[in-house]
Amino acid sequence: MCGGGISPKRGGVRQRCKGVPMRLSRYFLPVLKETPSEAQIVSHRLMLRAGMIKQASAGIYSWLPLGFKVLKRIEQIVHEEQVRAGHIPMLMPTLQSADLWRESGRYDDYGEEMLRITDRHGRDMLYGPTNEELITDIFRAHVGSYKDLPLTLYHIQWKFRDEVRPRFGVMRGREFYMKDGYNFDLTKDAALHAYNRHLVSYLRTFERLGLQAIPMRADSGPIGGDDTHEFLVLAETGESEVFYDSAITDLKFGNRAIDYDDVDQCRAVLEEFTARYARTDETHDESVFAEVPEDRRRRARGIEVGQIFYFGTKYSDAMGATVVNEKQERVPVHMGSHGIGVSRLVGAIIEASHDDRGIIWPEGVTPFHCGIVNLKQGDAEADAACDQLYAALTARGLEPLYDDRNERAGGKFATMDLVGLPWRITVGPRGLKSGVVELTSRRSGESVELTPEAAVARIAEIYAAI
RNA sequence: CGGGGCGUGGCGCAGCCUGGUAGCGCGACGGUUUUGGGUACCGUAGGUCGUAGGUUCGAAUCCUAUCGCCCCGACCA
Repeated sequence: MCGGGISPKRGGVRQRCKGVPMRLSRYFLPVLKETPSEAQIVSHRLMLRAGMIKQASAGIYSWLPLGFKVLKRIEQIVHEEQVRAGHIPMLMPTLQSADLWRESGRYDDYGEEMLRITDRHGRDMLYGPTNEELITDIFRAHVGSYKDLPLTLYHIQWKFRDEVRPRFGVMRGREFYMKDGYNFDLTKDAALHAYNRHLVSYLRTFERLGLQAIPMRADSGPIGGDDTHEFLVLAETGESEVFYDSAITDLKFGNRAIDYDDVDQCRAVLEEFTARYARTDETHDESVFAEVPEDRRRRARGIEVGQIFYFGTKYSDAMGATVVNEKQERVPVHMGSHGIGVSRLVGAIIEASHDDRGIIWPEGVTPFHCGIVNLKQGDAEADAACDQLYAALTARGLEPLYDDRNERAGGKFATMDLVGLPWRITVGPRGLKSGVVELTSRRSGESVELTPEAAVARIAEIYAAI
């Protein structure tokens, strides 16, 4: 939607891309009044009801326009923060040859979760669940010197894990969209800095997405590794049980200046955010947890939205990814990998931000910046005022969603609340008589009456600040 | 993969036990209503009842097989 533009700059939507506004009468937004019976958790129900996704088969979804827009917004933020941290975007394929996986030894280890396919020549292929093998193959083919390091490559691509039992909509699908990145470093110390740098960059990414994601010590699982943290969003429907010191939820990364090449600075941030007790059930230790003051001990559930690993030379040894160092010795590179579940984040954000009427999008990821509700479609003054608002917002680079359907006010409000745009401008003949429209916050429900010009200025101001 | 359940118009459901070729609500469409939080009324269209066999004069309904989907558990990001 922004032409795939990847820029580390922030500073508001104006620089990011031209607004793409929409009239609801011309959009494709198939909202449902009733909840489809297959959906159990709130994010899945709301995504179906708000016309964001349609299930294609178990754990596989089509992304309808509204859902697609949110997915792309999240992707864009992830890209921006990756590039800001000095990581380099690329794209690897979804289908991979089994040969590389035999080389790493994971073809047999991965088990039934790997979707295996045979092509017409009888070659064994697979739909990639992750990309360590591919990236290592690329690295060893093209990188031979320590002078080329450090290097961190990443991509955002669809992956597939053939879950026995997909559920919770996009939160645990079989096909999922994920950012995965891989760092290559000469030494363990350098690789650990890459680890720290990723942790910092993830903190910033999740905050921009409107989430509080807590880094927690985790089990390395089948990827294998020495060091790993998972980022968890607290939500009742989370799949993981988590234990933490409540002091950690007071920490905010904010908009602090950070030099991603500064080893000490990155380490300090990591230490700040991992000093408190925060672990998933996999690594939870009651005796250590007991040292946390009792009134700060929390036991909750969380949704995993990201994970970072340092795994040393596991793949470089197995696959011969080496460089020549200053002493002309051939040494295996130290690697790590890092993932953010982009499609899963759509569900996670809704789990963390909704009410009984629908979704409440954080400003950073909302599919449209604000809604315009025309209370009396066909009324010359109301129509004209809405058209002017629509044009004025668009001119400022904002994307309004204008409900210009010939519906009753109640229906329009209900749709807006369900879809969850953070701001709504309500326009009706009654207000226009005294020259005002109403600006309403979806989150707080509070309304203010303003002139149309002031409402536009206020919304522009809000988005310029994020 | 173990246990349970469900497939009937776009969505939510009834009908199945006690066979007689399909019904309700929402939505859609056309009207009337001009309505400031899913208004009311009138009307219209839309379904080979997941699929394939079988039993029967006759199957959404009974039997068999098969496919799909959901829930609990184990597993997993």
